[in-house]
Amino acid sequence: MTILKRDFYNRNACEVARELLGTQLVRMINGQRISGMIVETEAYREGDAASHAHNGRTPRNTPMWETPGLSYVYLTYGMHWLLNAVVESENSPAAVLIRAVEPLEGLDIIAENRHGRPPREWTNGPARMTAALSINAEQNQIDLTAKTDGLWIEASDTIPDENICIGARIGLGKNVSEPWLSMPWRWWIKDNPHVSRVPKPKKSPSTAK
DNA sequence: ACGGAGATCTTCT
DNA sequence: GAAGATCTCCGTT
Repeated sequence: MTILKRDFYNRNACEVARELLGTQLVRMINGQRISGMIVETEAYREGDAASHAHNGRTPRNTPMWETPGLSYVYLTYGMHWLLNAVVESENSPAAVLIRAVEPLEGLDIIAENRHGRPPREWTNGPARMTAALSINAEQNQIDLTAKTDGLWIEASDTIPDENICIGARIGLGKNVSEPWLSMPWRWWIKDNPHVSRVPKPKKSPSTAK
């Protein structure tokens, strides 16, 4: 498996978010590999009202101005850790939120970290995923392009476009207005059971009873 | 299956 | 002092 290099992250957040689907997020703890295939991502870009970087640089969001390929981990709602990959150049604060993975390795450890919950609820959400992989403040601003910090991402075969869905981002505050609110900057793998949430199926003549 | 509310604390106004 | 890139529990359908 080859680790994703800095050039991969030094691109438009939307491209990176799309291409992270199918790659393998790896957490190494005490020589044990815990990993999962990334199945859901969101992009946050410069000028984007939904981005933490929108109101300028602060102590929390400084990683977004850092080298692409670093991590940006922050606490939300007082109790949940969320993992981003920093992307684009230092001049352009941007990040990709990793919202869900499909568990691949270290399933026993993941089960422990998720305290007996059913496998479907192990990693299908940004905070569930970090809990499953033991990701917290200690993993903030570490280098995802090296194996030295216990967290990295490995390349994989590309998921074809026909197996990818695109939609609006989830959980944006009500301060966020258009066009950012409905910007289609969320990507997920079609029909993957570990995606956090899928839009309600639209009514159509064929599915209506 | 769906919806509402509480949890819990850092960050920024 | 308020809100937050969420999750869980508990209620009702």
